[in-house]
Amino acid sequence: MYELRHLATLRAVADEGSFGRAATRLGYTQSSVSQQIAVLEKVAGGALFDRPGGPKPVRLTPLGGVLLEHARDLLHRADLMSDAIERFRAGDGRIDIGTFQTVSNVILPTLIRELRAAHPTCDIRLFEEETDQPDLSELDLMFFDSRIDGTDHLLLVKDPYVLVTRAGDFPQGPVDIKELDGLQLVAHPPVCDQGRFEDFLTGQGVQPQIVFRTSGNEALLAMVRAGLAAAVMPRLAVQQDDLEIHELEPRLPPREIYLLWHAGRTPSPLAAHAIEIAQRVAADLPGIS
Amino acid sequence: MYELRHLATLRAVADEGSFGRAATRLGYTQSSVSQQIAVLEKVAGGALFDRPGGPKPVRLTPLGGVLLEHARDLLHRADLMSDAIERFRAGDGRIDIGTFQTVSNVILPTLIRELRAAHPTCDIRLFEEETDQPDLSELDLMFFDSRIDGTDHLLLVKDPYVLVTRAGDFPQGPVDIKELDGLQLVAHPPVCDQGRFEDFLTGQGVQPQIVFRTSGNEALLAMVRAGLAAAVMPRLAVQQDDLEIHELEPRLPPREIYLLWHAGRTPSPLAAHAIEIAQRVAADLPGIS
DNA sequence: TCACAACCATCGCCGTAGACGATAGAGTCG
DNA sequence: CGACTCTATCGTCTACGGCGATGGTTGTGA
Repeated sequence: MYELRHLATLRAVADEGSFGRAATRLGYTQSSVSQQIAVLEKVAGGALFDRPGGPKPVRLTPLGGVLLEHARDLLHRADLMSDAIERFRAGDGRIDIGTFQTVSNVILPTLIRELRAAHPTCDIRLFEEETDQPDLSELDLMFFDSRIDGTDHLLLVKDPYVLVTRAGDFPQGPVDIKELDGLQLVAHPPVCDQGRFEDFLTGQGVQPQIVFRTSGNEALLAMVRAGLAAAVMPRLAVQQDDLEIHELEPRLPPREIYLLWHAGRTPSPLAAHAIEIAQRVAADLPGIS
Repeated sequence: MYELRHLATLRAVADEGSFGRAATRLGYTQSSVSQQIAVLEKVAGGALFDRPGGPKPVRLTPLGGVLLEHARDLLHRADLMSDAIERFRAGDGRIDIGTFQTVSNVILPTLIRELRAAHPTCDIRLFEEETDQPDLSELDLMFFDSRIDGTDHLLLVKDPYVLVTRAGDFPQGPVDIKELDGLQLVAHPPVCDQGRFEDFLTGQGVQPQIVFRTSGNEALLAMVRAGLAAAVMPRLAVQQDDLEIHELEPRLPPREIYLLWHAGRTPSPLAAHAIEIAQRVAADLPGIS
């Protein structure tokens, strides 16, 4: 089998025209170079250099020329490989992140801005699929609103459910959840934490009347603004300031936003950095914990 | 430094999902594979596989994925290299041959036909430059009409000079060289052996009158056919049968056609085969030796 | 023609990379 | 909780490969 070390020696000898000078350049002795070329010649099955003797430079045989041509290519690509590894360890490379709407609006933009600032050539791919059973086997990181078996996790924020109304439709300040009973509301589809939240309300004997469901935050808020109904949704999903936000009393279990990654899998340096950034960004979110 | 052997092991482990099975496939023991991967991980500076333990298959880390991607490419190209060497040793590859007109017409066509028949994918390049000081440093083989210092050689044919006339212009049979004195002739330019031949005539006190010179055999013969003059040229240059060929007496030193190659340089297998074929083809030339 | 210089091949010596076998440790599954 | 299936590691040993020295070959200059 050919080895890269031998091929590097072949190249050096061809470039220098001398076993001795090649040895000097590579930090070997002349006899080592001689042996390495001898090994290569055995593997290749023929002489690679003609040795005229005396001070004349050695010269590639036709066979040596063929081998060198391929060797240069291989060595070049081996260098590219080393570089790629080095860059990857420094945080370059690809990262696949699963996300959902609120995170896409609130945390991800900052995360991506910082990530790209730190690693300008990295390749970030986002996957947004709203489902109860997300598949993170192909993802480096995933934002999700609950933990999943077989994952390590980081709790980023606790995001309380709030009632969103047009200004004046409700008295300012907290709202008792009993008032939600029978109330017309718009809300997210009952998947993920929204489902748990509504189950909890039901458990409390509170049964709102959901007149419209969509996973689009913007659409929900537009409905509120249009006077269709009030909305119950996590506070982070509300970035508007032309609507009133009412906390609910008594306190309900908030939606928890986790950053998940496969347990027992070594994260890429880029993913590790992303986790770190995400933690800091989430901690800086105003007023929620 | 990465070595191909290690990369091959990496690939096998990734394909098999298990150190042990990779070992079996490669003819190693499990502990060897474990060590090789450990070496690679040290060079790469991070884990290449996640080892879940138990019967679960090992799985590439992101770093391992990057390395494997490059490793597959390198290993594939190393295979191509081995194949290329193997083919070259079997006689495939490129051959550069220097030639001149007569040989191009008489010996080369057969040589090339046989060479291509034996090595269908070989790459034959011909260089025809008529000069006294040919440069064969870039050629594998060269046909030439004298020996050159620093070359090995093979004498292919001795090609006597003859007088070529229209039928009836000269009585049939040999012609004494004295008759050439003052005779109007067409001939090759006085390079290579043609120069030596004319010097020899001059030394004999014979001084023809050369009325036209060209290195084109066909043009010379056309002039003879047109009645401009007779021609003196090597017999092999005359492939026509509508003209008369007269031997010269006394016998003059014939043009010798050699096949030359650099002394002390290992020939390519293809060149070696070509030499062998050329020798046989030349020996089969009718009536000349 | 005779050192001399430049260069490669080869030999003996030696250190170590690496293959092997055995065993320990970690994880999964009934 | 044992049985099973993995990998990591340790000790042993071989052999690959580096080094220094030496000898042979070729071209050069006095």
